[in-house]
Amino acid sequence: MQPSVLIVEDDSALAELLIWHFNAAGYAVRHTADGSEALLMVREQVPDAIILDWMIEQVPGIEVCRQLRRSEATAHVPIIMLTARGDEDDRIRGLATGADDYVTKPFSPRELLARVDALLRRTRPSVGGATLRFADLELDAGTHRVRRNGDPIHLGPTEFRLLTHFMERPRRVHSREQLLDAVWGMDSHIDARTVDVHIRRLRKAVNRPGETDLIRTVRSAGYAMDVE
Amino acid sequence: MQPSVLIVEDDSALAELLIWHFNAAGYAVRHTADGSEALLMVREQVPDAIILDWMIEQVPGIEVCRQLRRSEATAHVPIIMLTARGDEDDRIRGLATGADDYVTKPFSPRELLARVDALLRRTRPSVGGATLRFADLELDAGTHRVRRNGDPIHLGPTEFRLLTHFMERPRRVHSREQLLDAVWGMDSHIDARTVDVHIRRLRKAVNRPGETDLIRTVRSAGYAMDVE
DNA sequence: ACATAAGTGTCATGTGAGTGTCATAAAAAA
DNA sequence: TTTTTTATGACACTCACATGACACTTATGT
Repeated sequence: MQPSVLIVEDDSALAELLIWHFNAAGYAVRHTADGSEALLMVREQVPDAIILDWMIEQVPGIEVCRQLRRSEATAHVPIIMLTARGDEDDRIRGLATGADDYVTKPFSPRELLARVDALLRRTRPSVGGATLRFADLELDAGTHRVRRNGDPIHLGPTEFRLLTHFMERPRRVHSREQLLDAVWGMDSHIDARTVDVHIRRLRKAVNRPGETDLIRTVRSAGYAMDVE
Repeated sequence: MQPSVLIVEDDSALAELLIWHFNAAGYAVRHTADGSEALLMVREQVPDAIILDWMIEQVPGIEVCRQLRRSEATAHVPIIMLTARGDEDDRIRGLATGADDYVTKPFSPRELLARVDALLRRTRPSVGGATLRFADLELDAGTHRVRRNGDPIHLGPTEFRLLTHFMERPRRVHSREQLLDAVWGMDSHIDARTVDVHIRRLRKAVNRPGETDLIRTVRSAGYAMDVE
């Protein structure tokens, strides 16, 4: 699945440079120069990472950062801030507020890319083609293969994305709405009950007879990948 | 719980400085100057983060990094590397190998601390989301799990919301009306006595026989989460 | 292009855990 | 004592989830 970044940068020359590089690296890129618009864009579709210039006009970067951390849905989105060289206090304040990393200007796009990759490898291992594991289940994002106890398991596309989402955030409960947003896409006008059906299909495929159910139903809350 | 770091640094003056600072910030610190010894120490006890000088004697930092990433148990331990200024290629190579972050020398201990904090905030609490605790009871909002003394407890949706409400405001007395508003919703046309029944169910689930009652009845006022 | 298979969304139905209310017992206050 | 408030068990009913079926769309191979 294609990773996505949101770039918040009011220097249009720099912005264009970054957009070009990230596009070339296979990212879905969105861009805005305005802090408050950035907040709207994030709410509309949560990106995998945010590149945030600390000195944008209007709303200061630190405020954007704080706002994002406040709401549950965006609290865990990785943020990389761009700061001026030497302003150490600013950087520390940023990291304390919830930014995950910073890069000081001037910097090379290559370096920024390496950092975003490093961050994504941590938060969304599947984009790096890593192998996700939970209990005796393993999912190879690179080869799109799933095994339980070594035995191969066949999944349809939706089931695969659903399972990937679960395994990237094991044990956490996901509401049907969250799953629809993450697995089907934000603008899907799909009935929430449809999730149930796919959960059933996923269960049927993953839990071969006699094995323990790896998907937990949490009544009136959603589903989670879990044991017991 | 006290977070732990392992510092791998062969400049003893710098090492001592860092040890002092991390200790002051409440970390459990271990230290070694040698790369291969570092690997042993990590295997012996996995730290929450590793500070790794890139230019240590014997085994180069990048090799240590690679080794750590290879084994399942240590693959996800955050690594921060210390590099010389300006060596951009090195940094990129480091991030690509699996380091999560770097700091260029010279740097201030304050800055390094801020980075470690940022990294830990991401890896450590996000494992379960916010966990509420009261006495020997713990409630994990992210996984919707409740335990007492480590033993799992099953609750229905209403009971879960009710307990969450109590644990977010421990020791405080809530009237039935307040509970109805907060847990059932403002416009619930529900009899106030019904709260009693749910309190009873919650007690039954939470207080396993022989344990102390964690819910206090305050006559003609309401209920509270409290001990004796 | 076509035929066939695979995958997807929606609905109807069944089932059981969860929920609200009441009657009565117990406890506390007056 | 009487009065007031809470505890408890029982019971009916609801509602959320599980499941199988079906129509429809989308891939895949020829």
